[in-house]
Amino acid sequence: MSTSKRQQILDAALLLFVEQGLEGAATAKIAKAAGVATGTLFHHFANKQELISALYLEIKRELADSLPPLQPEQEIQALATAIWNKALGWGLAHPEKIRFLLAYYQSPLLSAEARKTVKFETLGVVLELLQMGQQQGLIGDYPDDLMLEICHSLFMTSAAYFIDHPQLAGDERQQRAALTMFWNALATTGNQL
Amino acid sequence: MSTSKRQQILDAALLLFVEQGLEGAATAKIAKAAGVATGTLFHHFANKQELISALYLEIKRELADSLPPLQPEQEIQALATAIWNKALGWGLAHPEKIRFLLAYYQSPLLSAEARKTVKFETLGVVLELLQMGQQQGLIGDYPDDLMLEICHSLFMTSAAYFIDHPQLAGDERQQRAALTMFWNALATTGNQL
Amino acid sequence: MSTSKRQQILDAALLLFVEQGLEGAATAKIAKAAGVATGTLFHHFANKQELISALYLEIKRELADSLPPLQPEQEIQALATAIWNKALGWGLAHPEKIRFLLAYYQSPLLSAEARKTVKFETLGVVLELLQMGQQQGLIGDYPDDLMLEICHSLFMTSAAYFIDHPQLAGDERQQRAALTMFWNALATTGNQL
Amino acid sequence: MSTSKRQQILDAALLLFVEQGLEGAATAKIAKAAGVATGTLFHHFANKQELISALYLEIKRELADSLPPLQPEQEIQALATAIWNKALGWGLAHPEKIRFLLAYYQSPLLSAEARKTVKFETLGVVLELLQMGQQQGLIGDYPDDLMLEICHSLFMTSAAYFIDHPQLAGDERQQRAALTMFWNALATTGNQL
DNA sequence: AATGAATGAGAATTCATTCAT
DNA sequence: CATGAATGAATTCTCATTCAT
Repeated sequence: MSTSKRQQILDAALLLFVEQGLEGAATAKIAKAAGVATGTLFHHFANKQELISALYLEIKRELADSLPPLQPEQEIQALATAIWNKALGWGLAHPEKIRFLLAYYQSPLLSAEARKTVKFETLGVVLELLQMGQQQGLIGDYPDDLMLEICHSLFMTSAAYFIDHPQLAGDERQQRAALTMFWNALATTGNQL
Repeated sequence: MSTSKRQQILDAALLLFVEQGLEGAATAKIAKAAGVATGTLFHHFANKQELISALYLEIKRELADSLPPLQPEQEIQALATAIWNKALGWGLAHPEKIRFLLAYYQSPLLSAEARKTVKFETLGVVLELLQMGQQQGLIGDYPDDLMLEICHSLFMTSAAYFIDHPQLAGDERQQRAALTMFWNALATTGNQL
Repeated sequence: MSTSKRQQILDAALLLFVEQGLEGAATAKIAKAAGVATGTLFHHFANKQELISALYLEIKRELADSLPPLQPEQEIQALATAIWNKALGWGLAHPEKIRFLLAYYQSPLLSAEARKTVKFETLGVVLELLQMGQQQGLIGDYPDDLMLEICHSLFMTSAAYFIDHPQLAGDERQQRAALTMFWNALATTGNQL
Repeated sequence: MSTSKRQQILDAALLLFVEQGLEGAATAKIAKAAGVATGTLFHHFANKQELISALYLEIKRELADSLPPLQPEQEIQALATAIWNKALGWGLAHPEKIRFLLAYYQSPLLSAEARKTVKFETLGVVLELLQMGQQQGLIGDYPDDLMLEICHSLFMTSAAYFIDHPQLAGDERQQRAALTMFWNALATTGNQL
């Protein structure tokens, strides 16, 4: 029961945060939407900030878990493609979660700690992949941090694009375009300026 | 006097929004910081949303104005480089403005209308450039909308990166890396997947 | 020009007061509706209360002026009928004015002074009539003040009734019913309890 | 506890509304006078309008409950007299309630719904009585709605009159005058115009 | 006389959080 | 664990009125 109520609250919170904003979604509304009493919310989460951070972490963990394990025998490009497709697939299956990440990654209400944890948890695999690629000369010799930020934002932007234009999500050409831009941004085969 | 008070309010609002968040910055605080009465804020902006949107538009307009005019006789790559550098230069000179754009592009407090206007106003030049590039076979044959979204996010991400790590802003290698990834993402010279 | 602006303000105020209430109609809205500047309203009326009282007085004076003069040679009942019909006719021709009187006769925003002045100004003729009628034994021997209050409220109620049901205003039977109840309430021919 | 706080709020609201007007009585003042926190007022009433309407309904219900049941074996005139006296007695015992009804029946702050409910609830008995009287030929053949409006306003006016002149409330002659005018207005024994 | 920007006290309402049951 | 009434500080916005032009 307890776990279920906790989860009901997280589910309701996600929807309300996306629809009405972090501050527009009052704890009382969330509790009501979750079908629990106001006080119950504060049994499971010390305060609203903790609810937000818990939700953020849950989502990022879910995204990380949806990615395929890194199989070192595969080619870098194939691995990158697989990760990209899995991630995008997960995003299209959970549009509210993408919207939530997009909208609140920058928010002052998300604790700096949660932001950090999140970045390395999800992007850990990606970083490994990029470093392998650099050793093989396939990925450009760019600073790690910058590459990670750019991976993150290219993914989020593409996911948001397909969520905003659902009719394009099945369009092979558009999907390939997004993946190509992502790969080319990182790969060494591009121009060196 | 009137224009000056309006501007004082916009200036104060920018700072407070970036420091304390859109909802953390109460209208009363903004007015006080601007050195005007609360009522004055509402004399110039019908409500907080309008203040936010007005600020958003002003900043985007400023960014658009900082870009060099499109000189068709120049090479695409040179033009793109020039635009990128000017834009990034403007961003580093106005870090709060970049932060504001970044943090609130997704906010439900930014009116959908403002978001629209903004996209076409700033990115107009960029779109022209990309289309010229496509005609010359230098820019990949990707959908306009997707390319624009990706330009937008690559620029914002890079700007935020250099703002967050000010010591890197003068680092030639890092600067080149950002520009290279941007150009390769769009150019045809990359891999075709 | 000056008189005209004053009148424009009174006209706009009447409409807004009736539509939005005495406090719902802000002076700024009234000024705007009247096509004058905010400050202008305060040139003509020292403050909002004075505007309200002035409007109240103007309307009551208009109503009083619409009544026929008392011709002593006529029968009481004919005189009463004539006054009732004139008054009701005026009311139906100026429904907003009736509504205004109805809604704000009780308001704490109407100065007690204005209320008093008004009562004696309009009802002066009626009082004379009633006293003549009492001397002739046609009007019941009731206290003056009570009779006046009841005349006032029967008239206002009837006027409001026909304004609320405009399709009944032309119905001879309904009109006669209202007048009959009014006359019987006051006349001696009724039952003595 | 909960019911008691709700009632404390209604009680305080009645007094303040009558003393200071509907808009003069701020919700904060009401809460303070009721000895509860501001938030508590809004816990029980969604907004000020609902508080006003709830108060209005409560009072009218109280008035309706104070009236004697209709005993069909009695004479119409005796029944009418009994109802009138009971109603007036209730009114004199609760002058603030009469003032409240009188002052705000027309207010745009009273929801149209509350106004409707109220009219049929209190006046239901009166309507029955009038219709019985008409069948017996004792009450004039007037339209129901008009009769009800007039009953309502004659009662309110009389009650207000005695409240405004407390020294007259015990005066037998004045009391009889009011009742007589009320009865004659409705009865068939008066003149037919 | 007329204007309308500026004022700032005050209004209604919200909301995270607590706590007695 | 769960409840939901109660809290009161904080927020957005309104509005009568003033005054320099």
